[in-house]
Amino acid sequence: MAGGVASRHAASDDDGLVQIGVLAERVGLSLRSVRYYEEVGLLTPTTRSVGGFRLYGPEQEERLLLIKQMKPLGFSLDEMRELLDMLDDGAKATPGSKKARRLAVELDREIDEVVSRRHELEKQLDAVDRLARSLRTMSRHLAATDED
Amino acid sequence: MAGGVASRHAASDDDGLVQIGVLAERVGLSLRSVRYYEEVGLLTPTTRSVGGFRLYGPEQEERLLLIKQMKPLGFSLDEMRELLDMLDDGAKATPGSKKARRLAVELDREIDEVVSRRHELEKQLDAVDRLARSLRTMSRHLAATDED
DNA sequence: TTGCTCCTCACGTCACGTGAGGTGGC
DNA sequence: TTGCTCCTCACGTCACGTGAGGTGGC
Repeated sequence: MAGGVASRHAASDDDGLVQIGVLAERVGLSLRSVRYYEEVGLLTPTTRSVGGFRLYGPEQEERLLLIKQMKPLGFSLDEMRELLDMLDDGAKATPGSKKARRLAVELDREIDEVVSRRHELEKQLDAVDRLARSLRTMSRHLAATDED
Repeated sequence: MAGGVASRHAASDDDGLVQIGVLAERVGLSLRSVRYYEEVGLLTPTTRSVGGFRLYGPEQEERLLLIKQMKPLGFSLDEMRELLDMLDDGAKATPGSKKARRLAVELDREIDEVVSRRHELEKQLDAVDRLARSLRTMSRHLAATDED
């Protein structure tokens, strides 16, 4: 092991921990969003540096990525927290145990919700396609120079 | 023509005008949203009844539908107003005229924006699918009763 | 008169954006 | 010392939600 040295520009740590700037950049969210998610209990930093800087591990990055991916479905942050906490509970539970089976049932409900919202969104995308086509028609109509 | 009689429950008018409740129901938006769109100059009622009730014609319903369909793309109401007003201008302009050709150029830029946001959304939908699959895997793993 | 839909304030909420002023390590 | 990234308030914004109190036509 390389020991607890290094960290160029204090951007990343030997432990694989990263500052909020790196995390936000990687996932594609604003610093404000990440901090806000902490405010509402959706994403807690793994730890803090001596100077008070938030430091995040890979599990937090994974969690943040899930959050970002769920955004287009229009879940509230509270609903996302519910689902993500459920997943964390699931990771700790023994498969087949009573607790795990109860979790699976709840999880199935969440999955149904995800799928149904996904289908809604897909229908809306189809509507967007029709819109784009009619916009193109309109544009060609307007630009018509009578030379064809 | 049947003359200016009727209107059961004052819900619709002979002119094809409808009250806000009917409009909102048809398009699938809240009364508050429709009123808010008027506040920001995005959708003006065709007229008002004697009692002050908002009345909307088919063109307004069409416009509201476009607004609803653009929502998943994440345009701000101001950006939508820009596009919709552009379409209205286009409907009034003579095809091939200088004004119409300028409009067509602007419209093409808007179309590019719509298409690029649409593709972004599609990529996010793919991510959602992967998410749903891993949720299902997790659920089956938890529910495993060792009996298969 | 009752019931329904509508009306206008106006304050609340959610998910952040945006400075303001300050700290901390190369 | 300069430059960069980070910090904590705290107020602003966007797109509505949600009553509060009142009106209007079958």
